Amino acid sequence: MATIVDVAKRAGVSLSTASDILNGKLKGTAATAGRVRQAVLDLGYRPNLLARRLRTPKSGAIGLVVPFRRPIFSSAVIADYLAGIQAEQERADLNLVLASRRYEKPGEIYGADLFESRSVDGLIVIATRESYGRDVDTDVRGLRALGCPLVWMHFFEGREPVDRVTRAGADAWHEVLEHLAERGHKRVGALTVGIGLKAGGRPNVAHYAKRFESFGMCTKPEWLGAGEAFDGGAFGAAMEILRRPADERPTALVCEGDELAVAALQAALGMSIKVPGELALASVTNTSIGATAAVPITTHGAPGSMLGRMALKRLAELIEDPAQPPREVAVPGQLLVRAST
Amino acid sequence: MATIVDVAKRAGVSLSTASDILNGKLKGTAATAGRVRQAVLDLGYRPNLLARRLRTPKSGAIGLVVPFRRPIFSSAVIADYLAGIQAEQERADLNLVLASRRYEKPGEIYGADLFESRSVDGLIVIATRESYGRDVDTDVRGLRALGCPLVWMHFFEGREPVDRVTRAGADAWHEVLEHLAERGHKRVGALTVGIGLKAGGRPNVAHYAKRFESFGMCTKPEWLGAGEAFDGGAFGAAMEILRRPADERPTALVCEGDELAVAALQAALGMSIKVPGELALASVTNTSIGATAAVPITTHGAPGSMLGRMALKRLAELIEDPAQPPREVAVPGQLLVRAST
DNA sequence: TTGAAAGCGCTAACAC
DNA sequence: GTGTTAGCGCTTTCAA
Repeated sequence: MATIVDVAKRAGVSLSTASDILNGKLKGTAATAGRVRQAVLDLGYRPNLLARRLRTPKSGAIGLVVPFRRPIFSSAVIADYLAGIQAEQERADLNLVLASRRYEKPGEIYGADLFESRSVDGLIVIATRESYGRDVDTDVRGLRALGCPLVWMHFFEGREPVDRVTRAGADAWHEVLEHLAERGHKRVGALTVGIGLKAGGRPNVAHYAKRFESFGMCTKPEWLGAGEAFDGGAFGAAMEILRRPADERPTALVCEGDELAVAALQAALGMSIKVPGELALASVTNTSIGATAAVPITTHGAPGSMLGRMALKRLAELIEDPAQPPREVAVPGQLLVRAST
Repeated sequence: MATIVDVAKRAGVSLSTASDILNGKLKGTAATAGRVRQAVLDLGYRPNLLARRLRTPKSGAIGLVVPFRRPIFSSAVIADYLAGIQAEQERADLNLVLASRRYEKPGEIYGADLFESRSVDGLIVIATRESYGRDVDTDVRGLRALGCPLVWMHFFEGREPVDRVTRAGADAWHEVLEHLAERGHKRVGALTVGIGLKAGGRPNVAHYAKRFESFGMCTKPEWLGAGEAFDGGAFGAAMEILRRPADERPTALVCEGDELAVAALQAALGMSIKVPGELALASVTNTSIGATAAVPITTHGAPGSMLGRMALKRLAELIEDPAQPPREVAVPGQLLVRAST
């Protein structure tokens, strides 16, 4: 394989001239620059990034830690983030290294091995509810002690300050409910994944009733369901809610995310319940699959891919200047009214 | 950051001794070995993989190219492969680098940049029908010319010999149909993603009729549907098939993969059609989501995660010894009878 | 077993 | 603008 020495030799210039010209530090005369570039072409020279990075100690890659016990890639939410990360990564010319480990042994810190071995310059951790109960503060502190630039996404229940990317505003529920109220809905149910719910537990009616009250809406225990999209749980929960006669079921269902809304949509369509005619469906957290559903879902907030982009952007900043204090990047979003309401 | 020089100094041994002991090339006396290991602990030394790999020119990473226009990660099939790749990667202690590029510009070869810049030692390409129409032979030849170890997965329509991982036997259809025949089914429909179907085109009835015939089964144009799982197309197609009265619809539906079968299942359940009582559902290609469906799906073949494992294993072999002639690794599988039939 | 020294391919000083 | 030289941190001869 050709090295930069070969290129320099062939172009009849010195090593450093070739290097500088190829890295844009030197324009050279049109003639020499041309000769160098021609030599690159002739020899099929490609810089050895390993060597380059040994010298300028950056790996040019960022690590991705996704603590997921089931296949990482089967969640639409994560898929959205990744799509954004990938898009931005392409722009920033950074490689993406997937953590292979689970970091579940005692004392193991998310992604620390990747950073310590200089395989990556920084980390994005996309924590899911699989990390529920983990002492993530230890991870954050451990990574900071190593000087590892870190951006945290999604689920975070620690106390340690850390760079995060979130959706702006805590009022997604507010805006969605307001929208449903405007559409005249009074009887509203909800579908949630039920983080923190005890196994087989039910959503807290009082909690929802209170939320709905100020919009002149009511709910009932049997209008509240919990389940995951990936294993059909949410679909079943929606069936439970909807299988009552029309006058005993809600006229609108607020779902924690588009995945759940799509599950509810399929349940409704299957039972020949018209959406939005007989049932309005809204999601509180935007995911790309809501847009391509049989009936596009009204949802709220910036797309997940945007959060992914911002995360990578912020990480690039931190790699550039690691001294910055932790900051939360809140990505603004808004109500997206679509056909389902 | 501590280097191996620091470790050697602290342990009071020479550089090469430290290196050899840490790499297991030298056992040393128990005392020296212990001092070296203690020094590593004291200093928190971690080898700089960049430097190591500059010397022993292996990156220790493999590249993953997934030519997917929509988010890579939204396919259950791909998710399965990746789960297997990840599992094996963990064992093999290889990093996984995700290709950031799309390789869609003319002349671009899948993953070539990653290999040429020594970012990875080899490539796994998971081609999907998004690469339909691409001249993949050019990719295969180009990569071979570079000496890049390559394992191809999933969709391949080239002529060039290449290392591949596939499911063994072309008789998944045969075994599934045989099973349905044993169960007494005569009227059978099918659900396909319709690769190569013209937009809006319909599956070829004659094709299916011929296949079914030898098992004493019949089909009809209106029992055949095509659509994707991710955008609800398959769900809609299943609804179309199933909304007829019981005596005008098939008693069994063979689906191209578990994703489609799950879509059909949801359609059926939604219409209060009992599975398997009134409708048997079988898939021809095993995907993990079939096992966790509301009614677990009868399916065929090795799990996708197994294919992923084998791909990484084979790639590791090729990296070890790149001179081997291309070989197809066919992973044996069998009929998995579950509740849906 | 150990130590000294070479060099992987590159970039960055610092002379010319 | 150009050429020379010194390393980045590691592994690997090769001689002691």
